[in-house]
Amino acid sequence: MAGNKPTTIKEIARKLKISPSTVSRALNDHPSIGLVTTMRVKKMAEEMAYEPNQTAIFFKQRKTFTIGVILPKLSEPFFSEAISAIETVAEDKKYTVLLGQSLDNENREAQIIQTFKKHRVDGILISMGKNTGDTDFEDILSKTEIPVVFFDCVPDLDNVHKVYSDLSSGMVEAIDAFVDRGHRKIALINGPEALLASKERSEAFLNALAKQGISAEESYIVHTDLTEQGNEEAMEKLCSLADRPSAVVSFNDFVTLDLIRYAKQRGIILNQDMFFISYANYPLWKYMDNPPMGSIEQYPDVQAQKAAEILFDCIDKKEHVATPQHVVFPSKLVLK
Amino acid sequence: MAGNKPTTIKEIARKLKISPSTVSRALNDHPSIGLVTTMRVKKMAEEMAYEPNQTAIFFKQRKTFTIGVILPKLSEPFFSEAISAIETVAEDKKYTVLLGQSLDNENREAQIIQTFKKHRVDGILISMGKNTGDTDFEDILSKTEIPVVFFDCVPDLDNVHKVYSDLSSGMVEAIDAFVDRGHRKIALINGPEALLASKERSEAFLNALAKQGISAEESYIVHTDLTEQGNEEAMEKLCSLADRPSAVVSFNDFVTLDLIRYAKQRGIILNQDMFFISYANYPLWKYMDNPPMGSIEQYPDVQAQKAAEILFDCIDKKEHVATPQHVVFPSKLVLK
DNA sequence: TTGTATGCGTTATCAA
DNA sequence: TTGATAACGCATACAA
Repeated sequence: MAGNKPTTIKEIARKLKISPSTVSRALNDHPSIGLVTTMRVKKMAEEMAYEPNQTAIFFKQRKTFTIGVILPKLSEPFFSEAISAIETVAEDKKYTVLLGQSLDNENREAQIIQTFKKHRVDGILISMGKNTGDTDFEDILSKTEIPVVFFDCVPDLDNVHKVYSDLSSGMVEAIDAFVDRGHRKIALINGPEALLASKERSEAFLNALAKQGISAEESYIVHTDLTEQGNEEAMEKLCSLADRPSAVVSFNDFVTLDLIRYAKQRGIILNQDMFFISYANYPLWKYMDNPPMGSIEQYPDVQAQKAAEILFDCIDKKEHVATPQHVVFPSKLVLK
Repeated sequence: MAGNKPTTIKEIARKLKISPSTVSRALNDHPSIGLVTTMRVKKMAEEMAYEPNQTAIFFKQRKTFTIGVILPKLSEPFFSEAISAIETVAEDKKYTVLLGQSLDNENREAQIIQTFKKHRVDGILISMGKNTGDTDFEDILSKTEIPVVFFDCVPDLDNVHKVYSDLSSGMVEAIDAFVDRGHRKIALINGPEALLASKERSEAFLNALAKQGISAEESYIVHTDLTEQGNEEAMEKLCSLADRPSAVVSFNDFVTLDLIRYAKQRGIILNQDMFFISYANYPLWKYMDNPPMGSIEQYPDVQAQKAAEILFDCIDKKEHVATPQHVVFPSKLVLK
């Protein structure tokens, strides 16, 4: 339970009756130090359970070997997949991840960034909260030298690194799949209007419909605040239309879960009266007896990994990251 | 994209033509510094976008305001719930979370602990990997002064702080529920034998059966390595028995998902030919048309939060943590 | 091959 | 009320 203060280089030096600098060099395999001394030092360090003090090393190297990761909510599958991938990349790079969840709260987000700055992280990965404006980061970014890479929920700015999913490719596949099966009355249950992700879905939806020569019905586009109640209300709106849609693209699988439940309550039979495709492709559908028609995979792990790699390229001052990197992964429809 | 090096106290001092110590004191609202000076300093600090250097502060305070959290895998719902709760507690305490995932690999686990030591975290929370022995941590713990709290997957040691779920209460409820519905042929699909969690399940299973006056059938206890294949093999064993069980308690919900799928393949009808209860109570069942009979909730968020609170009590040197804390949360059957 | 001296940013102690 | 100085642990330029 108890224990002693961490061993320092000085203590090792005193014990060995040599100078601290020799110990330091020996521990770092400096070529100028004799093999014998090096061995003696390493042995003693081992015995005394020496662990280098990273916070002290920072002074010299100007590096903490940490990156900060800011995510809206860790318990969401998308983000837990993402952080899992990021941590793996970081660990392989001998970096440690500092974690912060914004809970979609701008103040909390700003607070976390400040904390990360205090800790002098070598870089920051951010998936923006749903309420954060594009410009909220501009002064934060301009005043700092810390490399930042956005992913998934990214700002609509050109002068930043960002990695995100192209929602439109999956949307085209979804609409095509619906039309192939004879659907013409296709609706969109979108997220909050303020969200960039929602705007993109709207645009993609309209474009995909246009590509099929279907004119968009305004009442077929509804919004949800992503709460259970909001999801049900959105579904309610569609169901109470005189000309009810037969196919729905929804914001994500979680929304769809609620939609399906609500549909069942109203006596609407899934994959018969109404068909669903949503974004996310969470691994839960394969266990359901009657899953929705499909889901659009956005590859959180691939996105996150790529974002982490770009961040490390920034940290390592790789040539190509002098210009802002914009990496887009096409989303992909997976039929169930 | 670019930017300057972080502002230091010295720079503020130079600009204001006062001494660094005055700046330091002003920024920390030291009572001896005049109001005017304090205001001037704070204004300048603001202008120059000063952020205190935590790594430097560490020298004086012997604190990094960080805790390390080691989990097997972040993408597992149990652990993503846990880390979410931990991060929330930490953030409220003005602490930052350093993250490491062991991927159930002992070496990786040891590596992460070493890294955390280098970073001089103020405390460590661990949920042990499935392959880690109880004694593997003993020397690590004895050589350090860093407070450590185990949770969920904890070692069978008395002299450590630990928070875990009592599997037996939920098991008793499960067996009782089965027996109430007329089941006598009850099986257990357990995890790897080496796992403490498995031993506990075995014991709880046998005790709960005994409480109902049912003698345990040896062939009704099988093991899986928790892979999809292992799960199917375990189910296969039970299904090929002459006297097939009608009720199964399984290691966790993920295992049960595979069991149900396999059962369907073999033409076994869920909740008719065979009934399932497992541990975890993941939020996916409520969306299934035909969910298993029940699931045993283990409250990952509550466990994790309690573990975090104990850790902070240790860090704050609260009286009661002088003796090892063992907190047990009863698990609870939730019928579907 | 090894030792000495210095500085990283901050704060506590002592002095003014 | 403020300033000068030392110290935290380590790495390195310079000296020996």
